[in-house]
Amino acid sequence: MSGVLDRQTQSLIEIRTFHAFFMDLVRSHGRLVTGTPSSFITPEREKHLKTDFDGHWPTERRRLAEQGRYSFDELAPAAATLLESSTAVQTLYTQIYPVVMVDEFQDTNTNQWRAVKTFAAKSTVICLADPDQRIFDHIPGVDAERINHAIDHLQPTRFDLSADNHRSPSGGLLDYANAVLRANPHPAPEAVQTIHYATYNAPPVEAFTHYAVIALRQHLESELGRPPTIAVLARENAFLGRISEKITSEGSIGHHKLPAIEHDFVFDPELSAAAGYVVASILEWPGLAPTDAITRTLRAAADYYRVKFSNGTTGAKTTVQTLENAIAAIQSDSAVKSKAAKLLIASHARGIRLTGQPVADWQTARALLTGARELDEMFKQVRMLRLLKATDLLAWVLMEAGDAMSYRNAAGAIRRALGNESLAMSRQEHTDISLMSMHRSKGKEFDGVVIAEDIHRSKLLDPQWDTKRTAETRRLLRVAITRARHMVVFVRPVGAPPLTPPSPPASQ
DNA sequence: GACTGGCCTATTTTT
DNA sequence: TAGGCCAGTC
Repeated sequence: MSGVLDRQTQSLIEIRTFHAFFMDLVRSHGRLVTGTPSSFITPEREKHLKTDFDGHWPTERRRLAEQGRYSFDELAPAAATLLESSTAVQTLYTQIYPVVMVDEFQDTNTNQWRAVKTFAAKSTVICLADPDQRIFDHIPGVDAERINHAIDHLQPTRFDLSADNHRSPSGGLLDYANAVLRANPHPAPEAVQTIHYATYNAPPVEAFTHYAVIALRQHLESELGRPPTIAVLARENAFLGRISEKITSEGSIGHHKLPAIEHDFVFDPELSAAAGYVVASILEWPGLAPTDAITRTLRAAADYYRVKFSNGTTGAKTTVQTLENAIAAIQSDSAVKSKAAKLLIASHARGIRLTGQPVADWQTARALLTGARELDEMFKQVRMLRLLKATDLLAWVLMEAGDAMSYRNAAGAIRRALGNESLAMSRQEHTDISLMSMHRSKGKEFDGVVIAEDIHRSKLLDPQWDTKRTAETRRLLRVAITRARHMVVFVRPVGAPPLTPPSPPASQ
């Protein structure tokens, strides 16, 4: 904004997410609807409640909202209802905000749209929308028809800015991205390179991606005369997690030495955090009675599966039950069935030796997570935490928690540190190389982009997909390609279907 | 009824 | 590679 608007004008503009805006609105005026002051249920807390609730969760969530206890998904409907039903609130807010601009309007959900409509009654509403950037159709309430609804309802004056792209990528990237979107024949320009990797008896994708990042960084640095910014994009966070792990240490491919790459991994850290609490609980073992120690760790593990369940993994609910059963068995001194619990009990009996060196101790504690399905899984998740460049953070937090040799408050300290969003924020945008999902890359830009494709999952295209899925993926690919200012490198398995169809043979 | 191991398939994405 | 599902065991 600087350079375009002067300071005084800037101070008149508020930039907020729907969520932040709605939260303030509901906090201030929710009482008008419910009769009680509003309180908010954190996403993590909601996940726990959801797993332990046996009925239809959306109904329960709504019931809680009617009592003034709002979870994330209830904020928008509550705010919309407030704006619709209270003339006083509507008048107040349209006076405070005579002009409202909605960015990424194509991804506006039903309740957000309700709120926008009430603003439109008295304020000037400006919607910025690009139907080709619609990549959040999977979220309930986000609708491909939204833009048409808005046109019908608001009867807006329309401006076409498509020819007026300020940060148009160079080297024919935009044309190529559009060809990928529409599946038009189009030769890949110089600025788009593809590395094909063999899928058998060869280094894994992660290694080739490592190579691609190194090569791209070198190329762009000599081209631009400065260290470039690079994003590594893929469909799935889990795949990016594996890539992150790979490029954290040095490797090689053929005779190429691949130096370790300092990078940020931007992902949703809740599940890893939950696994981190399990490790922290193990650090607290010394100084606790055995029953207490094991119970705490199992409880943390059960919480991990609560988070996982509400992330959509159905099987996780039975695992929560298994772990809760183990806790009950331990407390009533009866036989423990769960293998994970048995292993933890055995580990505890053997004793854990901590040195007072936070990083080493963290690894020692983490190493106990092995041997049972549940433990192995959490071990993998904890790796992601370390990869968040959190090693220093963890060390620092544990230093504070431990008086020399014990970590009495490790769990609490880790929880505070990981739950602290400002820490999460400060970790971002620091390094030149970032890993993130293609969805998350939307709205960002980088000098170069590496787009990685896995074999079994995380595929970029598959001829077997139906037209809807293919169209969605092509929109996503267009977003990903246009994140690059200068160059895109694809890392794809041999035989992967081409992103643009071959050009028809030139007619004589 | 609760748990685990093994077989089989391959869609996740977020404020 | 990973996770879901099923069948067999305790």
